[in-house]
Amino acid sequence: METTHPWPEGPSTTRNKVIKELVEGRDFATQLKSILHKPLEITRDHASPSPSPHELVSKILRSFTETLSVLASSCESGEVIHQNLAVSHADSHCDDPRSDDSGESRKRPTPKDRRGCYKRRKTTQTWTTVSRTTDDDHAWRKYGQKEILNAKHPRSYFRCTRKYDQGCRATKQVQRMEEDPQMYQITYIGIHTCKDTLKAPQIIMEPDPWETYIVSNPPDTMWGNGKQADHDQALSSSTTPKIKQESKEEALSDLTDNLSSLGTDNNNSYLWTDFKDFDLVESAIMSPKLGSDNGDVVSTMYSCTETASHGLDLCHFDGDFNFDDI
DNA sequence: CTCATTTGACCTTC
DNA sequence: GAAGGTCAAATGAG
Repeated sequence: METTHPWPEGPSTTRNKVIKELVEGRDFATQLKSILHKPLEITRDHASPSPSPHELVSKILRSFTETLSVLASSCESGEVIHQNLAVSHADSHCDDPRSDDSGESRKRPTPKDRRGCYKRRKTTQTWTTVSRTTDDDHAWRKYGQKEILNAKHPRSYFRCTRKYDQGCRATKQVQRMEEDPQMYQITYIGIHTCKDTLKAPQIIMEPDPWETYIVSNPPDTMWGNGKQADHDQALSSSTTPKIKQESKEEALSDLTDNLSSLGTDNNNSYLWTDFKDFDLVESAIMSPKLGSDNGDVVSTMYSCTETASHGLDLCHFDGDFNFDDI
């Protein structure tokens, strides 16, 4: 991983804020870790001033969210965050077909008119998860389904429902796995730029089992409501707001990338030490044994790939994931 | 009536 | 030309 300079011209406040948020997140994660190591004490000791796991998770998520916001705004303001975050060249005037539909009939334009109106987003970041549920924290709208060569099951195509009102470009592809038809391979393409993602911390406080959502959801997006959905229905109906992982996932990817270049001192190395531990804890939590009482346990294997030519090769978010490996 | 899904056609990429 | 990705009219559900 090469180290470029994500903060081109000394936006030190941005940098500091990102660092601050991450350090906070780390502290909360550390607290959470200690709580997880002795959960009984927590449940017993109600007078304890230490925050509950839910609170900690919320804080951690807030920290990430803040960081993401800063990074996103940095991007928009012209700063380049090294990775090609959705710098899709498909972003053109044709992107919103309804915006220029000035009262004219919605008939299909002639083929010539539509030429070049969409492109495969080769340069957007993609990552894949394997899950029993297609749920996540965003509302998706299915826009297509396609039989895939050598695949037993068709692939479903979803876009963010905010595509038109907020210009969110996130899409995902869902394909049932051949080996295990109960599992879905979900490929996320592009970042959610809609606001939905960031309201999540309010949802997380729902009184649902801690285990449930940590098992059902990616480790970095524990703000889902843990709601289980019928799998087939999940494929055919994508209307319910679901657990989200995109931005977080990317954030981690981005941040790990960027953090390596954030400082020239050694301070950053410790930054991830606890995250590695946290990852271990979480992979333990995510083990099917612990969540086996939940019929919809998700064994999740993450991988994020960048399809751009200069991309990250591959980073796995399974139990063996190690930030130092990046 | 509004919004989501279905599905065949169209488009891009390889 | 084949395969995969997207569009949008038709249709259905709430």
